[in-house]
Amino acid sequence: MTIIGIPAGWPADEGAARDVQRELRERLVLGESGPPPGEGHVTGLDVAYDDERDLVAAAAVVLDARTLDVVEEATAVGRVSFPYVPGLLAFREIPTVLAALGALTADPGLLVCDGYGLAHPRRFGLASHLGVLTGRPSIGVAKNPFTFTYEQPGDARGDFAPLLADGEEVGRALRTQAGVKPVYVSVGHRVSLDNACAHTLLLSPRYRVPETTRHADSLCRRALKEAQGSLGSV
DNA sequence: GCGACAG
DNA sequence: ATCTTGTCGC
Repeated sequence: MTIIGIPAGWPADEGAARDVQRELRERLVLGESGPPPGEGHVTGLDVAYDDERDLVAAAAVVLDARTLDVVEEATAVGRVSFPYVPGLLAFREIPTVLAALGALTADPGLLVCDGYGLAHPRRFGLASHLGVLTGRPSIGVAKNPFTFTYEQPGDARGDFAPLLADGEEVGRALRTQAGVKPVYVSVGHRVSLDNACAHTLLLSPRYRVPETTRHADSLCRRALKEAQGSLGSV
């Protein structure tokens, strides 16, 4: 586990964060198809919080995209540097997530984030921030709808319905398991929406949520508990 | 102006 | 995200 400080120049308030978001948005690359689904590596990212103790733990788990076997894991623990503000989630998660990513030795391949990319009020969510900041292809797979309306997709695995904003398809509600609530997929950086959905389906052979997120979720929770333990409990 | 709103 | 018991099911 690596322990981090907050990066110099990282926005500390909402106004500064919106400025940074706008600047990063200009470096967003759309229109690339991205890595072929089922090949190379895919990396799941997730974060757990203890606001009481001002602790945040992030995990990055690299999987073999074909077998879904774990290739490498890394974690990082830091201080909470930003409150949860809808639309600015990235600023709460990114410092620690980047530290965990930086601790990896394997090629991360496609970054699979917990949250949205293009499907965001300003078309630039967490997955897009992480893609742009690392230069890597990224997608967002969220467990809850944000501010988008959509038709219910069909009941079969693979059925989907567009998430619409201003008449544009900014993401998809994608059924990864028959008869189970869909996940919400959007493009982060340098990946097409079709491929983002194809990746998501391949990563979810058995459960609603992709294996990448499942691994990252359990790992960051463990990392948080370790950090809590090493600080003593009340 | 007020409410809703990824994690 | 997080707070939380039991419970149904493979």
